[in-house]
Amino acid sequence: MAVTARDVARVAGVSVATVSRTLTKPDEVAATTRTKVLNTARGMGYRPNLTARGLTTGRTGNFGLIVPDLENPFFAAVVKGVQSRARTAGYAVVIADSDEDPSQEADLVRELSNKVDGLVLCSPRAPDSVICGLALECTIVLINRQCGAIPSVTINELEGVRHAMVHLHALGHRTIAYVGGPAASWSNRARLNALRTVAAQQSDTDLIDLGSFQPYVSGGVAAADLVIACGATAVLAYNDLVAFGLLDRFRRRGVVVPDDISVVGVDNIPMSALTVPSLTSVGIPLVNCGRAGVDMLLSLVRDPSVPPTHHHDLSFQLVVRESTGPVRPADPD
Amino acid sequence: MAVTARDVARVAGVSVATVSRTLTKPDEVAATTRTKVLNTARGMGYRPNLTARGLTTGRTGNFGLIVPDLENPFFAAVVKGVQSRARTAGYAVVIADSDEDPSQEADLVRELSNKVDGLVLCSPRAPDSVICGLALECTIVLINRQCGAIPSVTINELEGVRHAMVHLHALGHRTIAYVGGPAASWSNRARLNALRTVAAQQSDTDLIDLGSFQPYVSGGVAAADLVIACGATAVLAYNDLVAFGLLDRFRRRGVVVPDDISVVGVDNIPMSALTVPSLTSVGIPLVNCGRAGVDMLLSLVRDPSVPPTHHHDLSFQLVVRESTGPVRPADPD
DNA sequence: CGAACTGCTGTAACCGTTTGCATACTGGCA
DNA sequence: TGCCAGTATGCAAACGGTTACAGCAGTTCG
Repeated sequence: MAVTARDVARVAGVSVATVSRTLTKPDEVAATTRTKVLNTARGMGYRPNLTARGLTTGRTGNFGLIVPDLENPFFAAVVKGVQSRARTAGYAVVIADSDEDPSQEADLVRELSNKVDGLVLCSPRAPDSVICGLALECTIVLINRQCGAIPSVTINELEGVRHAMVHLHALGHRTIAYVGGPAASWSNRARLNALRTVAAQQSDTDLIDLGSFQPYVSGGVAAADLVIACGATAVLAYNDLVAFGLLDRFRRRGVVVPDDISVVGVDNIPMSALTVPSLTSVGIPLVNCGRAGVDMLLSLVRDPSVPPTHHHDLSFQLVVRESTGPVRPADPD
Repeated sequence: MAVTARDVARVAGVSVATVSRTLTKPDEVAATTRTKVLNTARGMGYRPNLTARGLTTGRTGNFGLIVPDLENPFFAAVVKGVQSRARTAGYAVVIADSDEDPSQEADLVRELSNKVDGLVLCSPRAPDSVICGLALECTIVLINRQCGAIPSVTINELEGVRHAMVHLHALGHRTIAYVGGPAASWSNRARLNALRTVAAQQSDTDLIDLGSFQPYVSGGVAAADLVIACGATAVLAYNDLVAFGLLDRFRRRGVVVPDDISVVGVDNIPMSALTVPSLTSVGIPLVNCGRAGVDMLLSLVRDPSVPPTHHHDLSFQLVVRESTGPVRPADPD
């Protein structure tokens, strides 16, 4: 059926070894034989069997990527970045979706680990102990999570949060609510810590932590009434989807944004520009996160002795839109 | 380093063949040996090398999936469906993103085809001739595209379009514009054909085809002014993203939806519920498309002699929201 | 009691590459 | 001419499983 290196060798009048070398280390074979082999290979439609190659080389030419939710635009962007960078480096990407379920992550890693040369875990929800254990079994790079000495690409939450807080402060806001994401989320904790730090620095700002919500629109809808009740004049949402939920529920309750309350999202997904009012958001170029993660994997698989790196300088950007405005003068009554 | 079947065999006091059989066809080995082998295998942390297995079996345990744009929520949903169904069937999914570039598709197929047992092409943009050629080289299933006898999962455009048109007709709309997607898009052509069919059946309805636009928000923004100029009282957009673009541009131009014009999208992505006004849309359960595609692949790889199937009964659903309303009485002047 | 059969297990070939090592050849130099 | 270094190629052994086939023991049956 499929034409093998043996077939090519026979037709070209050389040995399989020469065929193999022609394709993998062309400079080790004489120019005349090289062209002869290449021509017959092309002529016969020869395509090397990657499985067989993988058996001897021990490499698969695949990277794995595990995300909590493929439909979430945040992760979709990372997936896109990972895929594009991997492809240009000659790797294919195997994806898996943990459905936001921390307990599935370890299983997925184990299922994938023997089909890939390295694994990118994006925003994994599993506890540190589990992640570190997995890192012993296979080469792993983390995105949006830091854990021991495992190489990671993280977002400078402090910078992003500071952008948002400075913006709100300038608008006169002094009581700011935070609608958090999943408690198990590393980035949620990092964000909250960053918020506390910045709020403490702005000595006149009160931060109200409203707790954890689903990182979806529904989470924002669920949190909106708490936001109104807590008396904050501005609210920072865990991500844009949550902010959308807030906007939606506010509108239905007759709370006007930004007159009654200012809303800031995180991630700056494309849709943020299209809500009414459009959403002020702090974003990072997520695609770059994916690319950076793959770059780390590449250097790891090329030279496993390279010391682990942490990539933390992906810079945030505040995009001010209609959902934030000056705080309303206090009601006289 | 890694523990092999040979190691397990030695420790368990059996031959490699028995170890292999224990794991792949447990009923061909005696119960006592089976448990013995399983226990030592587990004890030693044995994990079969999938590459080696693949070399003899000729199967990889992977499916490939090629989509035009991973960040597009439409495809993200399909990806999710494909991934989840494949996983439960014991397959991993290798993804690739063609960046909406038809010429990349063939390359991607060839790159992936020798890493997978079957390939799902979602909304491929390449011409029929190319697709059919590729189908000869590897087992392929199409989603949202039909091409020769290649197994496919398609959406019943006629039903969806009819839902939308009947809805608009009932609201009194008689002049309806269509903002099309990419000219190379099969589903765009199918949708347009369906529209023409339905419009012809509703003898009093005028259909204005405004031509092709980018299937993104920007496409809708670009088309909005044409919609206003063409005098239609309602507009159907190629997809929800385009509809969002229309809504956005209409709002900026002071055109009130649905009072001045009604807008209908296609796909019913989650965000449709959150725009202002929220978007009436006809949608299909996209995740199911993905699942159905994988089911086809599964039956194909299990028995290649099975005749090609076309799955066409994924039913549309019209979700009426705020962006459609009764046509305004004609201006007296 | 031997033949035929059944149920397990082991032996060894094979899957299609890569790669260490041996070999053959080339040309340069003493 | 003889030798050596260097280059190009072939041979054959891996890589880690699967599987056809053979063998062996234990039953069943004539």
